[in-house]
Amino acid sequence: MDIQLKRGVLDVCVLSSISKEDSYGYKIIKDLSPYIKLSESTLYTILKRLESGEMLTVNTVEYSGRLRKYYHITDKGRNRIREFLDEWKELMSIYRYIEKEGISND
Amino acid sequence: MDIQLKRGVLDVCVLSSISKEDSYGYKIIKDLSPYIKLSESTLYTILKRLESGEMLTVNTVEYSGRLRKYYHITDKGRNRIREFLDEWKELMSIYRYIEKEGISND
DNA sequence: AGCAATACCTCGTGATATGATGTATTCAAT
DNA sequence: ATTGAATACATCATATCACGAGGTATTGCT
Repeated sequence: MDIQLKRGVLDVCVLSSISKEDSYGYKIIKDLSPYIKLSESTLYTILKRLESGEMLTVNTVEYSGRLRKYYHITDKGRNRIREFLDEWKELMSIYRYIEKEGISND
Repeated sequence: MDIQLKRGVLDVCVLSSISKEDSYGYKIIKDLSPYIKLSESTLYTILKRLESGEMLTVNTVEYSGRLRKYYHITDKGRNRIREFLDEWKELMSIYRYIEKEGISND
């Protein structure tokens, strides 16, 4: 998928994944992979950003010798998702503008 | 609308506007304004980018003392729109992932 | 022993939306 | 006739951000 198109949804994808169940970096990448690909460098950058934006809280846990940083979504994080769902309506009207007349896609 | 979300659609919005009818900068902003707001600096940057990417051709015309640069879409530009329409399917499945379970939006 | 998988991280680069700023003409209102 | 809004173009510096490249360390299979 086009990088620019990803930019609008990546943060919210990560938040959404965590909102469904507390999760950690490596698992988030696996869980999202059917929907959207993101590299580790991208994900850890996003997690940092969301944490400093108080959308997530962190809880480090040792699991069979390896560290895992479990992330939990906050109310602010949930609001971010709601905002996105609102913006989706605008995006749908933009889509209809682009799709209608001129270019067929079959 | 969120800047990051715009990034994925702005180029295609501009292309789509021009594909409906040959157009020029100032008019494109007006035509798109019901759907998406973009500043002049943004638009002229985009037009330059699309032109150097051979998605548009230009034709400068004098109209009552003022210059107008009319843009015309190329096959490459039309393909870019088709690509977007294809990517939209992926975006829809991402949307459904985000929307389902957890966060209600009422 | 060797290698994939798990699990975290940093840094530099390239792409790009935008505000600020600038130039110049037309046209309506005072 | 002067002022100001609308029309029409442009450049530049800045901030944000996805990603590849590279790094560290443990577990577990062959």
